[in-house]
Amino acid sequence: MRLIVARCAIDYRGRLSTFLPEAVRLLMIKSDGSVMVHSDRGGYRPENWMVPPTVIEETDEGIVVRKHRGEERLEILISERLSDVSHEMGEAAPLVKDGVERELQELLAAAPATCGDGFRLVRREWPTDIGPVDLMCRDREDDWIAVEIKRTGTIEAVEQLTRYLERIRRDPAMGSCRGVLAAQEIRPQARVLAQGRGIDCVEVDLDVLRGEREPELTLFAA
Amino acid sequence: MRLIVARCAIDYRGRLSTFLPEAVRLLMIKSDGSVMVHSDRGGYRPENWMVPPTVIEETDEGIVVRKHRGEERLEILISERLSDVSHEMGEAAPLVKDGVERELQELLAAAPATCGDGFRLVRREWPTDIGPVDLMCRDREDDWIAVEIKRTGTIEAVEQLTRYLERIRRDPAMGSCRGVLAAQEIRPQARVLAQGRGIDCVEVDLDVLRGEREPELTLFAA
DNA sequence: AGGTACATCTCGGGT
DNA sequence: ACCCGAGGTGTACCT
Repeated sequence: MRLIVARCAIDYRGRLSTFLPEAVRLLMIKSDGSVMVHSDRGGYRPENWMVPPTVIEETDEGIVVRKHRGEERLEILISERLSDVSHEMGEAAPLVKDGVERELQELLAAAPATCGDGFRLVRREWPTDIGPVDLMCRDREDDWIAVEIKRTGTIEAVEQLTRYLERIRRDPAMGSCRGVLAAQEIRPQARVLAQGRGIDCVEVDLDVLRGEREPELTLFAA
Repeated sequence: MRLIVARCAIDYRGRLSTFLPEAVRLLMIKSDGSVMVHSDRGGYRPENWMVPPTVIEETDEGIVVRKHRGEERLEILISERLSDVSHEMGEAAPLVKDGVERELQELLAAAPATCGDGFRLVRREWPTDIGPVDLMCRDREDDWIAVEIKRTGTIEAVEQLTRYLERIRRDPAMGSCRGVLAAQEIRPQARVLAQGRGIDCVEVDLDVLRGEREPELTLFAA
C-alpha cells in the first residue's frame, strides 16, 4: 500500500463530474489498484476514488487513474508532495461476519414452524418475475405461505412482501397465498401496515433459533 | 490525520459482530474522530470503521473506539507498530458535484414535454403528506401527471411513485392522476412492475437534455 | 429526534 | 454480464 500526502487539486469524470480545489489530502493506492482520496474530515468515505480494475499513470505533475475499459477518469494534479511511503502488508484473512440476514434465513428454513404453526418448507428463494421470495411454505391445510425475512421489519419489508404476493396470487393455484413477515424486530408502523394488508408478523429470537439447531445442547447443558 | 501501519487483530461489536485475525493493516484516524481499518486489498471500503462522534482510547496494547452514546465498540489489538505518523491538513474546500439527480430534475422541469407529449409543468416538488413529487404536470386534456425522476429507475422508484399517486388520488379533483417514471436508465423488472400498475416509463438522455446533442441529427446527418 | 430519499452508493449472489 | 437486494449502509434534508 502506498500512502501519499500531497497538496493537490482533483478532477473526476465518470458517472458524474466532480472537482476538488487545491488542498492537502491523503492519496491511498492499494496493491489491487484501488485509489482513494481522503481529506481529514468527512467520515469513512473518500472524497474521490476508483475501484479496480484501474490503470494508473504517474508523471511529475500528478497521477491519472482510468478504468481499464470505460470513460471514467480521475485526474490528480499535485503541487506539493509532503510524504510518499509504501508498506508491504501481505495477505490478510477475510473479515468474519456474524448475525446477518443470511443466517436468519438458514435457521428459519431449518425450522419453518417458527413462522407459523405446522408450516413446512417448500423451497428457499422461491422465484417470481420480480425477484425471489425468501421462503415458500405450506401449512397443514396445504395452503401456501410466502415468508419475507428481515433483520428489522420495516414498512419497506411489508411493501416488498406485498409485491411478491401480488405476483404469486396471479397463479390461480396460489390465489390464496398468505404472507408472513419474520424479523428479529418489527417496527410498530410496519406492524400496522402489515395488519392492514392481512400479513402476519413474527418476531424471532436469533439465540433461540440457534439453539433449536442443536436442541440437545440446551437440554443437557450443565 | 494520523496514519498507523501495524500488525493487529480487530473485534467489532455493534449492529453485528465481526472479527479480523492478526495481519498488517492501515489504521486511519481523522481529526473529526473517524476511524478506519484498511487492508491492502478490497476496494474503497474499510474492513472496519467507526464514524463520528467517537471516543478513542489508546493503550500499549492497542486502540478502543466507542460511540459516544451506544453499544458499539471497535477494539484494535496491536502486536507490532510499523509506522505511526500524523499530518496537518488544514481545511479543504468541499467537493463540487455535477450531474446528479438534481440536475436531471432541473432539465426536465425546463422541458416537461420530454416526459410526455404536450406535458406542461405545474410545479416542481409538488407536496404530498408523505413527501414531494418531483414534477407535477398537466397534458393537453388538462389531466394530471405526477413525474418521478431518477438517475436509474428501479423497483424502488416505482414503489415511491405508487405511494405518491395513492396520496394524490385521494383528492377528488386529481382522482385520475397518472404516473410517469423518467430516468436515464430503467431496469427491466422496474418496467414490468410499472406496466402492471399503469405507470409510464420514459428513458431520457442527459446530453440531449443539456442541448449538447440534437436528437434529429441522426435523421439528417450526411 | 425521526423519517425519507439519494449515492460515482459498494458488494455479493443468482440467473 | 446483468439484475436485484442488503448494508454496521452513510448522508443530507425535511418535519
